[in-house]
Amino acid sequence: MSATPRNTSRERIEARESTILDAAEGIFSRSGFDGAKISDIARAASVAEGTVYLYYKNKRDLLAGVVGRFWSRLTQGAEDAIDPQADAAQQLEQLARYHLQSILDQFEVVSLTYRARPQQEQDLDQVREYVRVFDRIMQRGVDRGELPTDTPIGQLRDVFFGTLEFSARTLKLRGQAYDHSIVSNLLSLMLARSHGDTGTNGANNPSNRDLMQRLESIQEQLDKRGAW
Amino acid sequence: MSATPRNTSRERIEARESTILDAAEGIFSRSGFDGAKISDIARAASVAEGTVYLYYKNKRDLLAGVVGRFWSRLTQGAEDAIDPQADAAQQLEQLARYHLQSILDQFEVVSLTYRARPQQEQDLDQVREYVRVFDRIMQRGVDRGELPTDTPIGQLRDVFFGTLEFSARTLKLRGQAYDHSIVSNLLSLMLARSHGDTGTNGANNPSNRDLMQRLESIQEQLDKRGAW
DNA sequence: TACCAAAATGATTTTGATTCATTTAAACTG
DNA sequence: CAGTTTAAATGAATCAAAATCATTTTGGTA
Repeated sequence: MSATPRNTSRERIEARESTILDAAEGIFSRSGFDGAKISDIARAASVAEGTVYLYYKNKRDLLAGVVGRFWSRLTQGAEDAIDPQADAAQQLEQLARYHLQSILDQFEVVSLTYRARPQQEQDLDQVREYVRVFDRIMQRGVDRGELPTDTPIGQLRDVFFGTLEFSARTLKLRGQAYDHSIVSNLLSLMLARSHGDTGTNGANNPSNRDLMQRLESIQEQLDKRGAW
Repeated sequence: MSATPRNTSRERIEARESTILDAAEGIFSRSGFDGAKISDIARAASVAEGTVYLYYKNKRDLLAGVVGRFWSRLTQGAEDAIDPQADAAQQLEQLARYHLQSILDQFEVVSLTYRARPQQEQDLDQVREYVRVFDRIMQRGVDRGELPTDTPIGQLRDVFFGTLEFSARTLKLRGQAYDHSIVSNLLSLMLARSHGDTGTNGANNPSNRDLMQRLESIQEQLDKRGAW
């Protein structure tokens, strides 16, 4: 009885699936979802068109495969990038750097994520898994007393990933590269102990420094006007 | 000489274009970009299929039209929602609330934005225009001394919109409604003075306050001349 | 009323995803 | 091994839907 699965066969099949995914990732990244033709992908994978449909139900599904693998790899990479010894703030910075760098490097694939399934992202729990890396860092920070007990992890998660992703878009749009200050500014925002201050009352008690900034600002405006 | 354009005609045409956009918005929102058929949209607009192509080069362009109008309307709404008298912090809160509420209400259209054009968003400068509402609030805040001169407006913009958008996604994903705490947490993050600077002259200083009032009056005079 | 140009139409063409009857290769059997 | 069965692969054929375009309709103008 063939209780022993033919290893060679399974390997061959997995290799082929991987080849198709590689091809799809390349073509999708280059041409976008709509621009990519199954025939192109099949050719790039040295496979007949029909074969693609043996592995993926349809084009959408194929995209989900590409995107899922991307996030899955990202999770692995993130776990490698984080020092288990470090404290929450350090780990968060490591994750932020890794994340920003990764989504800049593979911006096209990230963009494809939103094409995968806007609402029903059942098949995109690889994203959810990735996000858990963040949650774990934060939870551990709270447990160890490095972060306040009432830290709103869920909300900070959206701050963290939202900011990094929009920052990446901005950088790409302007053709700029990784910017270190983004991560440090984000972290100081997130980790600043907010002791109930609204931030606005600073104007009520102007310091010399505030006054100096104010003067400089007005000076700049005057300069601009003079130049015109 | 028909230097006078036949108004009736132009109106009719604009009305038709608007009808097509309405139909497209409805169908796209309901069925998503791929699910929407031009024939459905044409039927919903009581127009022949070919007519759609008279107004929009292709399906993609039609989507860009829908999305562009959405952001354009959002800009108007935002300007109405903001009290010109209020200070930067208040205006920011008004914008944040308006923004979060709007993208929750019209989540499907917002999602379509990412399908419009991932990279080349030349046609999406309506988004850029919308974003300027934020920039203007911040710049005014800096000019009036309500915010530090070195406020990194560009980076905070990504914090602001990135956080709100990801928060909206999270809420939608969980089937939850508008959450007030998101806005207040975001604002306290953004406006918290990160540098606990000037320990030496933290005391309330009346003469500084006088100086600041002087500066304010100078600022107002500058503002009256129309800055930008 | 006759004419012209703009606007609209929808049948036809084109494109590209998906299917499926057929072929090829692999695995198993005695 | 040759023979048989099952799995995998193929690509021509089908089908759906976007896009085109020759034709018709409409509205304004003389």
